[in-house]
Amino acid sequence: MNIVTRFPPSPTGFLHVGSLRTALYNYLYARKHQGTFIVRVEDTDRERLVEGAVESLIHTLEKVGLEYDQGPIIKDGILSEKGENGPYTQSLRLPIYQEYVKTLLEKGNAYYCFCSKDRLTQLRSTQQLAKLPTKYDRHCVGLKNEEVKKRLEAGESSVIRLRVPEGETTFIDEIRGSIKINNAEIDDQVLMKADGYPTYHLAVVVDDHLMGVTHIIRGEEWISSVPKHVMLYNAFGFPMPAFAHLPLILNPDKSKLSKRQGDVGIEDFLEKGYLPEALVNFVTLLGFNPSGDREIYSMQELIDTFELSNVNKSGAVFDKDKLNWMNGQYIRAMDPAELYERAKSFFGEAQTLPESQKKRILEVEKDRLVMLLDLEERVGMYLTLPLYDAQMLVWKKADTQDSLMHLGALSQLLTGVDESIFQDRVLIEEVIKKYIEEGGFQNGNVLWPLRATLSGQQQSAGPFDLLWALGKEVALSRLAIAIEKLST
RNA sequence: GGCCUCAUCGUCUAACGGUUAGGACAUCAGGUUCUCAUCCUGGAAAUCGGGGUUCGAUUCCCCGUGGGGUCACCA
Repeated sequence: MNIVTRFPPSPTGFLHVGSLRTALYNYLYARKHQGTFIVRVEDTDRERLVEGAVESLIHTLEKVGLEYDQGPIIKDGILSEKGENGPYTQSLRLPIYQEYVKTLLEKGNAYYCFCSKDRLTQLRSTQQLAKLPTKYDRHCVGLKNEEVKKRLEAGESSVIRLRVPEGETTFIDEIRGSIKINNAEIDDQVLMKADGYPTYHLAVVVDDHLMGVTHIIRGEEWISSVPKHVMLYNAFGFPMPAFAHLPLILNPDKSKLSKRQGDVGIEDFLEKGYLPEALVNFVTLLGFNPSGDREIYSMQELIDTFELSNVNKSGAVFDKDKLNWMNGQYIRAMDPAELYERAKSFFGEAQTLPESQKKRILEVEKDRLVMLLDLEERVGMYLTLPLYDAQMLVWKKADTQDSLMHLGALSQLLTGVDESIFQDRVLIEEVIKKYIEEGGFQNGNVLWPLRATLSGQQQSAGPFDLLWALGKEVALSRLAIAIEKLST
């Protein structure tokens, strides 16, 4: 069993959320059934080529953990490929399409068309005005062989069209069941463009067959062109693959997910510090459910539970709130060392702090992160004490004198404490708690001013965490600043 | 507009003829707490409408309605 996932070099050069989900389902299905997973670059539209898009795609697939058996790869810094069914880039397969379209021509399943683009647009507009379906009028279908030959030799621009037979076309969609379409509805689709490149329809059928693809899993937007593909399979005498059309991913207003309404590029999310695991988990569950109450799944668990029969039929709105939640779950559950590796590059201006301190900061702040990029703004107060008003140091149930008294005492207490205590959050807490207990104080009277002193902020992590992440020296200097502020 | 297709809380979904229609996100209310966040507990919130079939319909059928897709020398 072979499964292929196809990638046009997208206009942005980025991998779309919808494309990722399609790729993921292809991948899950292939792995579940021990099939071969192939990546193919569909770049037959020369006008939309984007420099570096393929490289970017390869990198993104690697980051999200989609390993493929065949397809383009980067080897020693240059674009290459692996697998015995190549090339995997359609623009490199032109002679193959030429050959196959020739047999179509010979069998009478396709014909040359010399109609100008002007004529076609005019045709369309008159059809539209008359409220007729817009279709090619088969103007060139009856052209004699000699005339075709003559015009071709004269260098006239031409395309090759599929000759749609009469009758109706039925196919089975693995997700939706049987779908029947009257052939009269189907246009004589262009198969080979004037520039010598095939259209998607020709290329996909030829390549899928040559690459032994048995299951075609793609987005729902393709469903209406399946009959054309079925006709081609029949015309070529290729065995029919299984089709499965996935529901669309939608904007909050239920339209097809688009750039206009927010980020849709996987790279955008990766750059913001969404974890690949969370992205994969979330995107997979958009339209598929393993049929339980669980929400968090590893890639392997997704592979094990994946079934096309559990894929939903209706489109799913991309709910960023839920993605945010899920990303937070992954951040909090991740091993600290691993998390630090992922978060390393998100420290912004605090990048200069020693690594040991950055690790502590991450530990202290991770409960407050939606995405790793949030670190950048949270980390500033560890580097430099924010400006703040002295009044902030006073707890709502206390007064200035009380705060001043505690801060002074704490300053003395911490000065005398051994450096080693600062290596352990629990020990630090014990020291402070002991002070509170022995003095018979209220937690708030002591902890609020301490925390505010250390963070310079109304809201922050707790005082024990801050002492641990800031270290003895910085803590004491911030204490001194606070005392100074309150005294004047 | 033609054709295709879809329809359970605001959102993602579970329930493949019999449930007080379940879970999660978001939301609201409590709790833990020095603040924020995390975490815990609880609440509100849905079967698009109308006909059938059936002892019984979220579930099967039909008709509406609504949404989406597609109608290119783009994929």
